[in-house]
Amino acid sequence: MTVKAPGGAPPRGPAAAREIWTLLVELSMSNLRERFIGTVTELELSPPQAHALKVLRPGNPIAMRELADGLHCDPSNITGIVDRLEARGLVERRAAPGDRRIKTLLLTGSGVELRARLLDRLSEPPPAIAALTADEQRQLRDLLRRVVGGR
Amino acid sequence: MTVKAPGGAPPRGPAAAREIWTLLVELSMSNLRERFIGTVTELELSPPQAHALKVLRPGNPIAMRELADGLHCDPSNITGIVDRLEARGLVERRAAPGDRRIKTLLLTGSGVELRARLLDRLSEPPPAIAALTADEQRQLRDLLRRVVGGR
DNA sequence: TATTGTTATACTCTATAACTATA
DNA sequence: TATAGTTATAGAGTATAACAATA
Repeated sequence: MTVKAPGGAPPRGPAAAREIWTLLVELSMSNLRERFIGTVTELELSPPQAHALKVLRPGNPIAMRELADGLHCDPSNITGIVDRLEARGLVERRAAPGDRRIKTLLLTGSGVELRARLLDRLSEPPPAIAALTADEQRQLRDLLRRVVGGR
Repeated sequence: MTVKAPGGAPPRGPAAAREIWTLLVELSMSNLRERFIGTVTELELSPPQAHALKVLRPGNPIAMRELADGLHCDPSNITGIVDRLEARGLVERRAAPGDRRIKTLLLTGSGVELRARLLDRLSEPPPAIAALTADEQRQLRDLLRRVVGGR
């Protein structure tokens, strides 16, 4: 059921759309959130550190500034986040060729390894999805593709 | 494509299940996250404050301890979060009848109002969902119900 | 003894503003 | 002048440990 502000506008759109959204929010807040927090905690990463590891693809050095954009945060935060990743030997700062203001970030060997473990665990589907029949899975996949694509 | 750790186990389960999960994660990290951050920022709430407002249902006073459980965090954090909500006049601390150790939390009038605005905005489905046909929406809703229910 | 809420402490994330070294 | 990265600072969330009041 939908909560309304007293005197607020009535719900727009069909009820099914609202329930879909509510279900997606629930999923994100429970199942998905627990999985993410649990995984990064096991790997001794903070959420922004894990996010940074996802953005830093092996063999693709990027500037600090680009990482800030990827993490949707102010560049001043990146210094500390990268400091901690570098202290753990997961990332290296390198001088950029051509512009001496820029430092590029590169995953180390163990950075690449930890990133792979992280992505592998995060991409493991929960039992509730695996419990659907193959047909239902294809159906759900196609519908979600359209929702994610149609942004 | 799936990222594998060198020497790691191959992906379990059908590819569709993994893609579904990946799509749900993407949705959660982009569309859903932006909506949530944008909404709570507009209402001048922090994410935990917004979460607390969701847990504190009108007419249902709960103990600080229960709120800590609802927010999945240590009780010591609740003091500060409630301090700030109380300073804004959204919540009141009250003595609990029967056990003088316990303080119960109650939404004020403006707390109830802000909570309604928050939930109303968060439950508004994004265009990509509204763009599906009524049939597709019912299909997607039913599948998600099973995923969320089958936990 | 155990529980409720608080305080003290320490760490991380977050933004803003000022600084440096480059461009 | 403008940009990349850093530093300083302040506010908020997080956990652990210790505490007072109460059960």
